[in-house]
Amino acid sequence: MTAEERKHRLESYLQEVEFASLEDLSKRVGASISTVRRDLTVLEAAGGLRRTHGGARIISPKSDEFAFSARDTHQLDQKEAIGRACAQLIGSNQSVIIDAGTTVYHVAKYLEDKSPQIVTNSLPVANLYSAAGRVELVLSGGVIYPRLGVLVGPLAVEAFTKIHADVAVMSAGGITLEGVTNSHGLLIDIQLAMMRAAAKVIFCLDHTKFGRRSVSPLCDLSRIHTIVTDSRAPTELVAQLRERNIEVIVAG
Amino acid sequence: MTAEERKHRLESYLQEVEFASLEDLSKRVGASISTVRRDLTVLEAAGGLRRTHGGARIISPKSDEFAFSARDTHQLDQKEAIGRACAQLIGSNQSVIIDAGTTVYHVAKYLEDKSPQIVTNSLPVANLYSAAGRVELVLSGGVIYPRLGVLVGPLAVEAFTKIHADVAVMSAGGITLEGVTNSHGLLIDIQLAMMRAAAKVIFCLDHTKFGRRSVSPLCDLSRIHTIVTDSRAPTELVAQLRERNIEVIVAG
DNA sequence: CATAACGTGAACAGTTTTGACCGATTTCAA
DNA sequence: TTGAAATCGGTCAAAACTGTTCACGTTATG
Repeated sequence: MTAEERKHRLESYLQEVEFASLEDLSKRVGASISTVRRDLTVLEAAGGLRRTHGGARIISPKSDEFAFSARDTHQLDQKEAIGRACAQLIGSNQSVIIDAGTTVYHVAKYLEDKSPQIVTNSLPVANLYSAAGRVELVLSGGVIYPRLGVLVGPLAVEAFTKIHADVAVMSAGGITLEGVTNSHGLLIDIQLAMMRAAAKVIFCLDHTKFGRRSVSPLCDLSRIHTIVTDSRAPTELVAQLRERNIEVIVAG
Repeated sequence: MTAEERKHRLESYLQEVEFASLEDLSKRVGASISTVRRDLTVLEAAGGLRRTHGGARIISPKSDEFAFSARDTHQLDQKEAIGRACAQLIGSNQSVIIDAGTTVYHVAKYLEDKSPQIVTNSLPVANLYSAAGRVELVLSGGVIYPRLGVLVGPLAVEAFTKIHADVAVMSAGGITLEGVTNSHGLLIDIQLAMMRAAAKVIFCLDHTKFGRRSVSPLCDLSRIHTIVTDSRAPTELVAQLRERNIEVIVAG
């Protein structure tokens, strides 16, 4: 194996796992720790990754883990299911607004086949398709809210007031019969603009969001066309939502 | 087997495997290491592949001249030097516009200590600081231009017309006494807006850009305050630029 | 047929890369 | 805070690799 190939492998392995120890990497490419250390120094200088004590971390991972890794990964299956189910609601060549959030991120993953036009303020979603070709992706401007990778601020709001889309795929912190709430006040204005810009509004909410109320009110139920959730959502609240003419899809 | 046929087989084999060692290639075509080495030298000159220590790598279409690749170690030392030197020109807490491009990406890496406010249309730069905290980062909106990770289009232009910054750190495809040129027409409008928005305009240009002319004219020399380049820049052109009251910094 | 031109493989001296070692530094837990 | 363990960068000899040179056989050319 050539040095070049080894570096390439190191980087793509790190792309997969986000973080790896020196020993791990060394075994992976069949070279000594010293060599791996040297390679990492070069690769870090090149920019794609950052060295840490005992290993290295990728800078812009294309994996789900981005900034969300700290949050609950045990509901991953449900979020995946929601993602798949929601993606089915979207037709080919439609324009889709994608909110920032872990759940809707999983929707974005399943949209490639539809060759959609995506508009988003989520950096992880943007990274998902920044290299590929089939998806046309518009990123709103804004200030990066650290760790979440969300673009916020007036620039972001403005971007969504100027456009029109077929569907908005939204996330939120909680839903009750009184309406939808979210945790970050900063996001409210942006989300309202997203919903105004879209002909159809879909909320992706896993079961933990049902009956919960976050700090900032976002909108009442009349604005919502469809909700996609997982099989553990409380049946009573689901039924009540359906009574109010909201299509509720339970993924499983 | 003729020499011509051998070269062809080398190239197509590399097309398959991306990387290969000299020994590997030599066995593959049934010629000595020396011969393969000579063949590779010729093929490299013809383009299409790149020799590396101990073997060769094909130039994948993905990493063509304009594609942004963090693992692009081509002229890395010089770009690093330029990055460091340019970062020194920027004071603490200044607002900095950062263009999209591999060279200026390396400037961004060295700005963290200055706790600057960065405004950029480059996705890789944004990813660099999306997790950290010390840098306030504003991303312009726009359509993602695939491969490069640049945000383009009216949304991007507009973002830069509304702001004001202390410095703009720019890149380009070529520079002559007649002015600066760039390869993508799409970028011109954005770059012009960036330069208008900034009190000081710095261009980061490695030596390969000197005397070269790309397709689209960007601006003439009067708009430029400072140029940062590497030690291999042609001295004559550097002197001529200085005569025109442009500060030229040679990093090394 | 003689000879020059060329491609090939091997040998060689210089350079780069590699793996191991070591003292200094950082991290982690007590 | 302190001490042990892990990890770091720097150094060095060995190994691998590089470009160059040279001898040898093959192929054009007068």
